[in-house]
Amino acid sequence: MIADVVFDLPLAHPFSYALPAGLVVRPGQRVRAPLAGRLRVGMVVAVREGTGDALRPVERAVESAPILSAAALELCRWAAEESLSSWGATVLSLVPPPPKRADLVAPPPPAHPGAPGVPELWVDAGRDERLAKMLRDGGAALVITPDIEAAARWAAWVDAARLDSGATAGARRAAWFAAARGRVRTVVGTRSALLVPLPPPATVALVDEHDPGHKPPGAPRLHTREIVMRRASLESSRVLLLSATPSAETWWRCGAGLIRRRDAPAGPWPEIVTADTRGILRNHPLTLPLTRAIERSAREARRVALIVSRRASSLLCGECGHVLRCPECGVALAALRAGRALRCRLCVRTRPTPDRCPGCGGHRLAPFGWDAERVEASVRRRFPRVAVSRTDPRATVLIGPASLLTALRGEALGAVGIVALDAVLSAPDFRAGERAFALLWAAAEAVAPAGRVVVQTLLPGHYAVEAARAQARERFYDTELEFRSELGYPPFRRLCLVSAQGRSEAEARAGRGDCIVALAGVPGLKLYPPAAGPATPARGARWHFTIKGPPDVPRLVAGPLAPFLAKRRRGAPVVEVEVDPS
DNA sequence: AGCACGCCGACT
DNA sequence: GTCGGCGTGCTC
Repeated sequence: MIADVVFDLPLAHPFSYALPAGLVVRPGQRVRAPLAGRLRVGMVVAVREGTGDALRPVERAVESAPILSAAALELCRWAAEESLSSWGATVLSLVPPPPKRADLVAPPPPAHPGAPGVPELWVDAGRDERLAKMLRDGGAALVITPDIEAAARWAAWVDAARLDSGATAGARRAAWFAAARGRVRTVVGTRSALLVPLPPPATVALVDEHDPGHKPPGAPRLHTREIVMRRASLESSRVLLLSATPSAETWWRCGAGLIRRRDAPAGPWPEIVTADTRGILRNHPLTLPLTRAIERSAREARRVALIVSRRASSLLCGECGHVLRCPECGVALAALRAGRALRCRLCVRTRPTPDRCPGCGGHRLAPFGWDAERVEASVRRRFPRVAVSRTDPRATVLIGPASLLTALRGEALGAVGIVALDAVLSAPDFRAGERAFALLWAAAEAVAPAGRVVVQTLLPGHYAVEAARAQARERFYDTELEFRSELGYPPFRRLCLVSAQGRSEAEARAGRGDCIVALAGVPGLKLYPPAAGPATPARGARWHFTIKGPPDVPRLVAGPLAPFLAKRRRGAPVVEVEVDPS
């Protein structure tokens, strides 16, 4: 018999091996086999008749039985094609760490095809508690969190076994096989837990669906949400997407009937106050309303969270609040450190920084922003007797990124201050509005019912602010989807980022040109003008360009770009494609 | 991705 | 005279 095996390599095709007499393996089983002079762990994707005389033999099986079903293998193949990455890299990123010695395990439960249900979206304030309760008295379930910290919190909360890399390799393996045999009801993990076999009827819950942690760099190079939904439709498990502020894509799918939104009556809602920062943030990060809110909270012995953004990279008019945007793409332009230039992250066009604001003619155009360190120092000076910290979770005034609100979930804060919402709103990202809305909503949930949110911004009339203040999700998504539709962003169009990195400027430019020529004839694609991109290694040059296309854009570009992706040829740059860049 | 094989500089 | 740089090519 011959086994076809895929490895964690950027190579699409499987490798064939002879199966020694007595060694029986099946698709979905891991094996160790010689490849390029070393023994490597790969995944069997097919077993077929044949002697395989000319082939090298599989050394041994890693586990005594398959760890993935045929459906899971197919799911990975689909995800790999969809993200222009390899089957092997995708599969091997979604299985538990291999054991030191051959391990005796039970095979996964048999496939259970049935009528797939409609995925549900839970947006109400009680969503997490309801899921926790359901998990405590329900059947087999998998909870997927955006990061390891959230996995740890959920595992402790619902008393579940962990599948993410925050647990030891042994514990992860134990959790995987216990879940497959129905020995534990609930397992928690990050995206690496996506394929854990669950006896039917199973539930897969995606926590904080809007969180960018659900699409980190690296395999599987597809959004976790997409893989979860595809898995559920193949095995008819129940899907729950949890988020107070879902992605615009998910909200749109609700409107299209692809996801059922579970609404709940609006609960109590805190006051969201905006504080105009014109001329203030340059010298001091706290406006009067925010100072008062901190004072009041400290007096009442309640805690305050001040949310800061990591970096402010856009250019803002200090007089009218105008953010410099790309006229082609509508996203804010990033201020480049070196040289006085602005760049659009999407179309990558670079233009010189104007001397005056295109909006009002004012001359106070400046990058701005307060990082956590500067804010901490400033708050300490203003409140010398209050415990202020970026690191101590017991401090009265906590300063940190938006993830602070997630970490503090469950504790009603006295106030949340958004130090500079404009840093989020003007981020060079078409999701800026969505991110700002999510932050404001999370702040409101964190202070509900009796606290107060203070938003420092030059744009108090922004639709994300107004919708959050009014506790009106529909209002936000209606506006956001209109914007996405007009400018051709997801969910209406899909983006791809193609980059060519060469050892020289000329080589990178030539590679970029070859890609553009190859894609030129494909109907339905819009290619944005290429520009120099961030060259990652020490030397070399990178050019990249964005493609906008229909939902099947991966398939449309895969063919034309295949020759550039497949092999590194002499004098040719390394070409990479990122599908659905965020 | 590794890792090997393959032709040109400074050292035991 | 070798040791070794990493350039390109293959891995069942």
